[in-house]
Amino acid sequence: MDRAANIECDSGLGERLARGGFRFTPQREHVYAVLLRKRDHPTAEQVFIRAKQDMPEISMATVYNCLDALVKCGMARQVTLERGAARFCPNMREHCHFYCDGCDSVFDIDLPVETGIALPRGYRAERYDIAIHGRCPACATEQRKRRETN
Amino acid sequence: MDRAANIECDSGLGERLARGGFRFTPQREHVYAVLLRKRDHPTAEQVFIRAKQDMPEISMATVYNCLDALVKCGMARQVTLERGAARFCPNMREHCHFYCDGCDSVFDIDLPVETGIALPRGYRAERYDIAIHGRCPACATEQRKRRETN
DNA sequence: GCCGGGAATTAGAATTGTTCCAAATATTGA
DNA sequence: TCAATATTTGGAACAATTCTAATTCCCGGC
Repeated sequence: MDRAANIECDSGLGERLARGGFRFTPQREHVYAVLLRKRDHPTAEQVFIRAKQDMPEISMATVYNCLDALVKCGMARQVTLERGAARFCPNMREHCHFYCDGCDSVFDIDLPVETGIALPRGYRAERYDIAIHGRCPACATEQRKRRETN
Repeated sequence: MDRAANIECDSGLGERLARGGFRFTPQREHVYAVLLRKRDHPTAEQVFIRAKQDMPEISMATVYNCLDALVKCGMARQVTLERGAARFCPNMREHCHFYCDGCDSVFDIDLPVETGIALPRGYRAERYDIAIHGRCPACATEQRKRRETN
């Protein structure tokens, strides 16, 4: 692939990868584009399926490798809600996740200021991981309806 | 096992199990006792190893079944921090978890009041899952020392 | 421009954590 | 006590992820 073209459309990805000691490859660029295109917190397998549409040769191992590189260089976050497959999210703003127990979907929720959680002496916090479990609007409505008919 | 003896020392466990539609069995009582004895957020496998010391016949499948029953009837919580094995915790107070990235240990942190996170219209929150990643006192000290010597 | 070393990719095997299964056993209510 | 039902057990099956070894690719030095 033409290197100049990559640099044009990478919008900082190449630099971030390099700073993390990673190389800028077509696969990494593409996996990142897949994450950006549909921000529904896909699993590695979903990323794999989507990535294959435009890059049929890509392998699952590469998807894991790319996602790992993206997470390590600060271009994506790995989100672990519940058990099962990890999900990935290219939103690097401070935010937390709303997980709908009805339909398994995930929504980004902007974080206000707060986090006034007092840690015992000596503990050093580096990152807050906040997940809110509940029902999204569609599932909350459905649940209400079902209760009414019963 | 003598049923009367179980009832004597179960301190509410039997009732909670029954309310959840579960039976009170020696295995469930023992797994619960294991959780209470060492509150270091063990994985299912660690619970299995500890449970076997006093109940050598117990199987992994039963440990999973017991932990599941305990979680479902509100006597324990399943904690999912990072990838890998789920951990279990008999602390049912509202609290969050401090996860040490240095030594993988988990500490309960009492939650203040707060949770002033504004959800978009229609979203219904049911449970907050807050994990703080960082360094425990021992690992924070060690990290500081290593920096100084470099 | 060509070469050598290191990183990345690939397919598939291996590993880990968990769930499922069928048979034997235990518990409960009638 | 008996039948119905839940639980336990060991092992098989499964899902998600990591590892491995063989290419292939990329970069800097010549």
